[in-house]
Amino acid sequence: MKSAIPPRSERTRQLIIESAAPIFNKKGYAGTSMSDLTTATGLTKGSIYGNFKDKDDVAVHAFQHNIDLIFDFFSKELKAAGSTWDKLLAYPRGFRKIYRMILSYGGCPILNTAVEADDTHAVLRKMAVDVLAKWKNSIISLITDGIDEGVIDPATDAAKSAEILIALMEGGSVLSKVTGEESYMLNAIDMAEEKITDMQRPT
Amino acid sequence: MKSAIPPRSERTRQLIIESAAPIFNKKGYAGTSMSDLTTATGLTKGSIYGNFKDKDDVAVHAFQHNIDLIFDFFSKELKAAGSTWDKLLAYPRGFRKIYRMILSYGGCPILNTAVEADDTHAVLRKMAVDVLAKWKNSIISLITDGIDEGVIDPATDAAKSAEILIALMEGGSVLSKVTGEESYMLNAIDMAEEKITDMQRPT
Amino acid sequence: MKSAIPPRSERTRQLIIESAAPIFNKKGYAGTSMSDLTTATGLTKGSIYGNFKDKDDVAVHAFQHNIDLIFDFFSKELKAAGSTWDKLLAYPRGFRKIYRMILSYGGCPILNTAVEADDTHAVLRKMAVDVLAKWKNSIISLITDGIDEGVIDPATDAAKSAEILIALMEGGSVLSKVTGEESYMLNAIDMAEEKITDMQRPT
Amino acid sequence: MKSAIPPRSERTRQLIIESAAPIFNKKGYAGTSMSDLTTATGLTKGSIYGNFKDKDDVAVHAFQHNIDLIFDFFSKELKAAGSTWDKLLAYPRGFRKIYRMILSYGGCPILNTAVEADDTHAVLRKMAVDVLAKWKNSIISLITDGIDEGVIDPATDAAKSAEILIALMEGGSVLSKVTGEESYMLNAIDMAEEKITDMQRPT
DNA sequence: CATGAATGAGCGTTCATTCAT
DNA sequence: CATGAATGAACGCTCATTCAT
Repeated sequence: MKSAIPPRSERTRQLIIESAAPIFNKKGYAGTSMSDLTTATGLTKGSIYGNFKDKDDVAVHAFQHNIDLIFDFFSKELKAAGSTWDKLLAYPRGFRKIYRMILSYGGCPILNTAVEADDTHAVLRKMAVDVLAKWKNSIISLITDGIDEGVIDPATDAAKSAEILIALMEGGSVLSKVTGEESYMLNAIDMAEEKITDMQRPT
Repeated sequence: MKSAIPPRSERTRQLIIESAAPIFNKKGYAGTSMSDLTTATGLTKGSIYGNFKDKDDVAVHAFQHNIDLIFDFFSKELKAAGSTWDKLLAYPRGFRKIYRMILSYGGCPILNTAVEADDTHAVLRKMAVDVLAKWKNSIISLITDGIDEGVIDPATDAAKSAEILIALMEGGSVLSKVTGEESYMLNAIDMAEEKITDMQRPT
Repeated sequence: MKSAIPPRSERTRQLIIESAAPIFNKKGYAGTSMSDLTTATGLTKGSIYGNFKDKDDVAVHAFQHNIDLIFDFFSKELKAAGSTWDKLLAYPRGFRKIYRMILSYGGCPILNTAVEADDTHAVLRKMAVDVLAKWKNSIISLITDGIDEGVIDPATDAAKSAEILIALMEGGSVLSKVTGEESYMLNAIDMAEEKITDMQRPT
Repeated sequence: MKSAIPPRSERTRQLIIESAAPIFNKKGYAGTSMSDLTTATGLTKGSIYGNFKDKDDVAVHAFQHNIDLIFDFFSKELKAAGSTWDKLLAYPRGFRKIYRMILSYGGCPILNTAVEADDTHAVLRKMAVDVLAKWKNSIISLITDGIDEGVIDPATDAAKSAEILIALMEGGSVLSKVTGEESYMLNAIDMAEEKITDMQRPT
């Protein structure tokens, strides 16, 4: 039984992506140069261009990698949560677990990309928009499930609540990032949890 | 009574600042070139360098200009509001008035700068942090005043509330900007107003 | 009365064009690098790009300069020639005067450009085609004039004769260039003159 | 009787040569990249470098291949021609048969190479010069033979006539190539045939 | 002050070539 | 032999900045 050693090229691609991901996240697309990537990877420009079409291509894969990191984390959190209720709370609670890591990583990649790309880079912007939609839909589904299960007040506006929760968490994260004060993030998380608690079906 | 036409040089500086401000806001510091500024102003590079030390210097003044625009607006809103209570509500209500303008301007300059500058540009980052502190203190003062006046529940955590309000408004604005959906901003504003309403002294 | 000193920029443009013209003619468009041009001019890349849009732009002006050199020469030769007959002969006789200069310049620019550009560079190709058409029309006009004046056999096919004369001179020049043997050019010139002589009206 | 399938390596070499030949002819030596050749052959760079020392080596063999194509064609034409006289006419007549193919192939390889290589590539230049000498000598021999046989005017300058015939055909071909007008080639061929007819021994 | 021509470093990208597998 | 990943120099071009006029 042959163990699955990925081919050399795949390892190089992965090295480039993983090295580039935090750099793009911190310095932005325009602020990151290909030389930054050769320095970080120890590879030559030719090698990077042998594995990716152009800078855009690296940025797209690096951003996707960052998205995957976040989604993998929350997927596990949701899976670990038992009830619909706990799954909904898994979002703010998950942020409480990893916000420090996110901050040291340069802030939330979705928000960083959203801010830089909205007026300058259509492809990255679309990726950010898509992942936000996915996130929002996930919250909406959970709220709907909760209503169906009778644990959430049927009067709850699922879409509105989802947008507010996302705004709180993204807003809190960027403010903590720039000010260096964790309280922004923590208070936003508290508010999000409170908001979820308020959705509870009145007895 | 001072009026006086500003000297020619001052007008040129102002032209550069006002032309540069929306460009930096949309394309970011790294993404904006001095050539972008000559194109926008119709001036030569020499002229810009005659009025500003370097690109940094222009960026700093452009950002300050953007901050001033926002603060001038909210200063008027607060002045127009009668009671402490109305002054507090002037923030979300003000956003409801100008969020469309902000979006077409490239999003909230404070947030845009916070995101780009946090890891790359200490001076701009500090400016963003300072203006956020000023904003937060303004909200804290209003809440404290409200408590003193007996209109706000003394149990209210002023600092925490301020941070949540800011997180909501900045979070809502960036999400509306990138997705193009106004609901993010509007729902965040609703939530902010509701949050303020909840501070009311229980009778 | 102000003497016409061209502005600095015009002089730089001219320096670049005149330096680039023989280089492009010898090494071709693809074979000439911008560094070749900085070396030849003593200027920096930035300076060249300040005066020309891109490499193409330099090449186009350099080629036009080469065309002008040739046309200026033949214009003078034609003007100096008295009769229509002598004007027609001015072409081969002109080549006899300057073929050495052409060879040391890298060969006939029209032919060089025609050969390189036909499958790779539409703009240069069109310029070469246009100048060839102009040359051909000039010969056709002279022959037609000669027929009208009664010095050239009216049975002469003007267009065909023009094309043959051009083919002879261009063919002779490229063969002399590559082989280093002047005889190719000289024999082609002889043939061209003989061909013209044969056009004479039979008495 | 030797037949035998050529070894695998020889077939790969041949594939590379045959694929590269028209590309070099159209885009020139400087304008053709090794990547162009991998695209055209479907092979890897390593494979090409396994069969040829470097780009130069491929170019030399590709050019030789192009020369061979032309010479094979004219060899057959000359063999098929009965008399010395017909053999001499086989050159213009051969061009009349294949000039369209030559044009669609990117023009006459001898001329193309002559033009590009004369100032930049000594090896290719020498090959072009050698093949021109061979061609010229072939014509000279035929004329000499014709004189010996009494069919050609002994006053004919064989070398001069040879150079003129070559100049006509090469000149005509390049002008037709660049302008897209067949008349240049056809008129040059007519002139060449007329020139040959004029060599006939006066009776 | 303003101009505009110039600089030199750096950009993203492609080149011909090599070499372990 | 062939592969494909890697190299490092060079490519065309743009950058922020300077300075004589």
